[in-house]
Amino acid sequence: MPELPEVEVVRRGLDPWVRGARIVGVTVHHPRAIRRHLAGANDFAAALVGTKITDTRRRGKFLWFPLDSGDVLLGHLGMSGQFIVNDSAHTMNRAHLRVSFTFEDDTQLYFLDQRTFGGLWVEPGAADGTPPSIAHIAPDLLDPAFAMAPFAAALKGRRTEIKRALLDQTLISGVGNIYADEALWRAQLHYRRPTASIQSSELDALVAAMREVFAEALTAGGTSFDALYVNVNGNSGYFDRSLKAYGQKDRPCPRCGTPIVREAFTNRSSFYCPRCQVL
DNA sequence: CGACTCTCCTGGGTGC
DNA sequence: TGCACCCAGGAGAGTC
Repeated sequence: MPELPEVEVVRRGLDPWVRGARIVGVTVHHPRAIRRHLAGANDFAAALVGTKITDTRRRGKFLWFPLDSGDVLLGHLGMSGQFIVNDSAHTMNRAHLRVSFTFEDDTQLYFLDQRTFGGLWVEPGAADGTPPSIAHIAPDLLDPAFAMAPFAAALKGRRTEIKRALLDQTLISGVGNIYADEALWRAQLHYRRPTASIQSSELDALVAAMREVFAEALTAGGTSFDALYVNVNGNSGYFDRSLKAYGQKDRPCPRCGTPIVREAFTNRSSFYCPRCQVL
């Protein structure tokens, strides 16, 4: 379940393989993977073949690759998207293969996605560098453009609960269900706290907690790379080792020992400590 | 426009 | 063992 740290790990992993690479072949194996490319698979391939990838970029959970044609190749991993380069270890499950790319130097890049929530598409680049289809996505915490004041102001203007606000990618991007629960646990805030009631000191603590969680996940994900076999699959290894609240129902809170509670939340789950995170 | 719900998808897990 | 479910989740469409 890739969130910001996992997508950044994917970007870093892909960068040395794709930056400067010229695309000479594109095969779309499943049309749903390019459903956001409205002109269809033939147009998708035609827009890419012959172009050179000039950079690797990311905002929140969106990835994009500027092309020397002036277009950009955009991608989102959704729930289960992954990129594999060359598959030299032969671990790729071809049943989930959605799009294949061949580069001029014969490097193969595969996009796989079991649940097909993710996808790829091509669109014209924009002068300010942000592709039009993600212009509404707010800066994320790794972005130098992120600033506390506008985020705090945007949050204050909303009449909702803090976790809903954290998951709203137009307020702050890159935060998903897992890291929202983890950051709220660290900052000792209940996920249903009204945004209007959050004090500035609490917001500072929450942002610091999100930065910590992201930094730890990035470190964990960054160590899972192998220079010879790049499987940038969005699994940071962070889940198994470091989660304090998410998925920890009935396990003792690492801070106070009280069993972690799971509650239904917009057709998914929220995990929190009922003693440390009081409404 | 803001707040919120619904929908898309697959396979691992669970209960009978 | 087999089968019918349930569940996980991001983001955008749709509703009010």
